[in-house]
Amino acid sequence: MLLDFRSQSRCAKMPRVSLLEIPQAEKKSFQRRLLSWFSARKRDLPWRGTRDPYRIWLSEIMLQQTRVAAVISYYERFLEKFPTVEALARARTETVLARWAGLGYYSRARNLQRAAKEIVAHHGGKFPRGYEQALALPGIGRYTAAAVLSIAYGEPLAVLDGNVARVLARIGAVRGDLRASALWRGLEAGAQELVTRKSPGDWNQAMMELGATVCTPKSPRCEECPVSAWCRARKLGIAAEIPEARKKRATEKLTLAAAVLLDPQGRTFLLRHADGDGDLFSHLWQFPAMETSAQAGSELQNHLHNRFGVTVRGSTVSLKSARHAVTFRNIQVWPFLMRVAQLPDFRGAKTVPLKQIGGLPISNLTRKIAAAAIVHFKAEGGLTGTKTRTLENHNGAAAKA
DNA sequence: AATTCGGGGAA
DNA sequence: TTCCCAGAATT
Repeated sequence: MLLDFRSQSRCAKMPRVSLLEIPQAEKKSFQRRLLSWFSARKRDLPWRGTRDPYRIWLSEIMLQQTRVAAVISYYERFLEKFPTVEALARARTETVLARWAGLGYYSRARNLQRAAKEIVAHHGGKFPRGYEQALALPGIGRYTAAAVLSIAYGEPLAVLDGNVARVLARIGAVRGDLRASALWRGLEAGAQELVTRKSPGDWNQAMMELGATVCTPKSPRCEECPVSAWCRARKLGIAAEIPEARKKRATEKLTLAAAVLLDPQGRTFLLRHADGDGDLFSHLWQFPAMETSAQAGSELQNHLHNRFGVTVRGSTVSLKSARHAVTFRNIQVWPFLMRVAQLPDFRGAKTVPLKQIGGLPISNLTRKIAAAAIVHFKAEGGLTGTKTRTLENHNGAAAKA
């Protein structure tokens, strides 16, 4: 058996993951099998084939909790705009967020730029080689530090992400909640014992690739697995039961009414922060909105009048509702189109032509609301001659109605 | 140790 | 529909 995950008895409640009983010869053949599988079957991804630490780093940040397929176009478009760490460091945060818009977890983008500034200021513009120095940068945790240093610099540091954790847990037939910190630490130690000194970057990517394409969460393709001979879960017939299902927070329904204000010049009104709810889409522009129990346009009008001094003239048009799921919240938004003579001058707000908001840092929810308004105009023939590319972001991703 | 942050593709 | 993804920061 390659891996032995028995408790190591210092503390019965803190099971230790140990690889102590690995025969050296078996470990080597395990490594050879996986590396040669990776060499033959690895996907051709934009960040492979470079050793530029900036590019490796960028890819790793974008890939945090985000699938490869979703990242590729963002990665390419981001590098187009910010080809070097210096370019990123001197850019406006607004511009950086605009390129990130739609990818989610926006604090990643802000931390990325903060780290870029630090690297330029304190590391001579080069991603630091030391683990502790890397960890000290904003947005870099144990996973990302190990990933960048191993892939870019060949440092023998093992990564542990969701993929690797699943692979190791199945190989060792480890039950329990892998995310529990004690167990996660044990898996990190297990991963570190396996990492190859010669090509740690390839090794790490091979482990993750195996988890992403073969040792998948559901219906693992064990017959295609290059290391199935060492897999304890497969031997026990419990591969599908590992890892244990993660406990999830119950979803909450949230109903919002949002205002698409429109002045005679076709401009609309955006805010940095939602009125009702806190840090959702932090630092992104959004339409003024409020929580409602039902589809209530007049309630929204009152709110706008009290808060921004807006007086809507004429009727408000109820637009097609948009649904959006963010973490545990299930949001339904009722957008209302409201024409005003003049948009309010409000601190922290912005007025911009509705058809140009596609280029701003906005969430996909805001994009959907804008899409509903544009659809309305097209049906009405109100924006003759205007192209509706306005809803696409910089990555060509468009909101789906 | 528990929570929170986005969004979408696959099952 | 549900799940979970090349996680990190905050509390």
